Amino acid sequence: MDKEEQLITNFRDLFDKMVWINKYKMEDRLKECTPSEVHCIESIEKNADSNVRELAKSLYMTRGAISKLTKKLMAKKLIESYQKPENKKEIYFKLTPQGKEIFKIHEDLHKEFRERDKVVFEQITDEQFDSMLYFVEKYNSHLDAEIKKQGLTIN
Amino acid sequence: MDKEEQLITNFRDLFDKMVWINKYKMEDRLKECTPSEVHCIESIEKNADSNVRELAKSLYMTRGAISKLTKKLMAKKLIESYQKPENKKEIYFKLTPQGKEIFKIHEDLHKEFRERDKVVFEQITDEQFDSMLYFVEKYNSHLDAEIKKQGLTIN
DNA sequence: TTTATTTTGTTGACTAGGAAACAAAATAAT
DNA sequence: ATTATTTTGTTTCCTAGTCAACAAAATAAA
Repeated sequence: MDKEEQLITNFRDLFDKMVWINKYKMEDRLKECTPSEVHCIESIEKNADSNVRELAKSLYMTRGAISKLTKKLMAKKLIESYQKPENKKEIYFKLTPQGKEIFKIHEDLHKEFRERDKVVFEQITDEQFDSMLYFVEKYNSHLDAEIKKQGLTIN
Repeated sequence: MDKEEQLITNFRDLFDKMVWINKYKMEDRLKECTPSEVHCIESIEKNADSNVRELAKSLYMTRGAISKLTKKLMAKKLIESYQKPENKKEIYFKLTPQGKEIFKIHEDLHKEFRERDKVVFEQITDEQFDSMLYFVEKYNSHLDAEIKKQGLTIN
């Protein structure tokens, strides 16, 4: 296995591991929500005017899944939907006060995780940090271009 | 959002995106297998003497899921199980010749993906590359220690 | 304007995977 | 040696998410 593959493989493993280890605390602290519900709440709060399609795109899920997920979140009164006067088809979502509480708890948890992992970040220099950020951004935009080139869309 | 969070968020997005974009080609080229079946085949080939428990650990799945997955792969004659004479409980797996073909196709696909993403890697120096590798390894072992500390196990 | 096409969200059938209860084998304790 | 505990794999029930067909609205084409 060459170095590039090593890097990607190790990153994949790192992320799987991170999701897995964080899952426990998440579920303990946010009993009323599944991880993907929390993820959805996060996305709604961070991106203004998210509709089903936008959420599907940002969560890499199908519209069908988002449709069901948002229904559940509405039943739990964590989000609410609204429409724009000029469009009777698109459905947008925003958090209710209870939803914002969940969002807050989630944010706090992330702070905890960052605190837990602080030592790792302390070991690298600012330059290394910035070059990683640069790399990820480059890679992201490369894949965005590739997605466009291949004409891939959600559904 | 501070820089550390930015990095993690961007990496998460990058990986979601990568999985998603690669999925199409995978499914096109490997019609007879789902992504997780391929992932399982990959793990069996790369780690000698994998049993249900080992596979669960390396794929971050439950033993139940692996039990079902390996049954499917056996029905498709892509893997076969064996036991060791001294142990009548543990079940190990290895690839059949057909399974190795799948593995090979998967490897080739990864070469293609690497080729596709070559430009991104060309833009970074060897030092940057090595420091990223170092970072990921540090992060991985940090989480391993954390997992141990918290006493987390598969199931 | 009228008609055709595309976009957007929803629904139902289906599948993958998790949780928990379980049986069998292995290991530890006595 | 016998009994208790732990490990390993399996099975059943259940939920989350995909896929594909669909309806309604919006947009494009005529």
